[in-house]
Amino acid sequence: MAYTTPGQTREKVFRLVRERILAGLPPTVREVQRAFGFQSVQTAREHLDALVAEGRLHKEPGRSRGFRLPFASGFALVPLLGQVQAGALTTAIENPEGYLPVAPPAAGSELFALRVRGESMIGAGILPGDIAIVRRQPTADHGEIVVAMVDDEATVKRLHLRRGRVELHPENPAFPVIAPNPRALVILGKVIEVRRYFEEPAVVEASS
Amino acid sequence: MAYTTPGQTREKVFRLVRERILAGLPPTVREVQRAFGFQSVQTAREHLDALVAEGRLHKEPGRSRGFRLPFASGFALVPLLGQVQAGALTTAIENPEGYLPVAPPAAGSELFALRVRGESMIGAGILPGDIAIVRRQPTADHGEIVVAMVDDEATVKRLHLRRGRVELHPENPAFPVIAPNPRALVILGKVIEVRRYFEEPAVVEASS
DNA sequence: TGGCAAACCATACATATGTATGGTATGGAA
DNA sequence: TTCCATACCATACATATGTATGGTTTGCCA
Repeated sequence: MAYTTPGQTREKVFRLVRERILAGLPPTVREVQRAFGFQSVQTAREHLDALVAEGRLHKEPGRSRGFRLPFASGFALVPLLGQVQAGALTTAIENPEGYLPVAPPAAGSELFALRVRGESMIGAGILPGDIAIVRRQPTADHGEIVVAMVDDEATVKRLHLRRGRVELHPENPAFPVIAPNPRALVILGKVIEVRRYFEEPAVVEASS
Repeated sequence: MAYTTPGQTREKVFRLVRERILAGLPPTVREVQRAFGFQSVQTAREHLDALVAEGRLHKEPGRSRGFRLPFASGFALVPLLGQVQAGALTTAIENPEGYLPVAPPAAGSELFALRVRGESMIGAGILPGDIAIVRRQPTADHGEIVVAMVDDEATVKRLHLRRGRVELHPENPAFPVIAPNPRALVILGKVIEVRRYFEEPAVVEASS
């Protein structure tokens, strides 16, 4: 064995780099050097190059802090809206209660989040207080769970399209099916995810 | 007005920087310059300095890519484990199916995610296929939902502590209460969040 | 013994990057 | 008009950072 156990230091280097990347800022070569007390930059570089060669890290040549994890890290923030009144969606998005981290959405799609009120979707496992992550879109397919404007308020229901009829179905027998005028129905978006937080803080604060 | 509407370009600069930071790598001053076609580095710098002065961005002087969002810390990725066998938690964490973005956990706490199997917690609104975000801890309080090892397998149940007894309660009358030997009970952690994805891709891929 | 690879060190260099100083053009207000 | 703030440009400089070359030490193995 050489100065240290083979692979042992390298493993620690990998973990440091991974941790820094996940924390939001990849390290520079010299930051790695300092973190391990190497006397030479090159020592850090050799470990890093080896990790890249092993495929454990990716690297963008020439770029400072150009280390990435092999899987696409990164995420997006979606604004958490409280309640949404008709026509006020844009306004609400500009004044969110906070932000939630989500996996990066497909290009061009716009996400927002809403707190679910009421027990109308209990049958679908959506409880009061749950948070719905919604992709903004004006239409949806039969059977999908959507956010729609009903009585000047945003509501979460399952969309039914049958024989030219459009209906919003609750998932709770105690609630009525809503059959709005198809021309008057405004769909805000499709629910792509539901979350329930048992512990705070759950949300990134809206301002510093 | 000067060359452009006041504040308009600055707003775009802010959004670009925010997007880049969330994507995992803050931009350099010159990258901002190029992105907006500024002829001078200084123009980009002035916008960035102004954003820092306004408190919309934070900055670490002298450091490359030293821009941060005011709600600092960034986000974390938690490993999504499939199934967990007894004693194999550490191994499972090193070989995750993928990663999920979460709000940054408190210092020192370790999170992981599990897919929920079975219908034993339907009463708590936790369905098969849901994903539980778990904070690793060896104990929990009465009434909390925990992940525990039962019959060499990880299971999600509500913890009951009564008169010296320890019980794992399902939230479904069709399932039995589990009353393990208190000394043999291994609690992996506490469920702090539950998610349900209606659309893929839901998870950051584990490899490129 | 010699060869070899791993781990580490020393130094140098080109480029990337943050920073500073001074200037120009536009529009609004005193 | 003059003054000023905003937005932008041009250029220079110090530092940070990525990269390259060659050397040293240690332990393994033929």
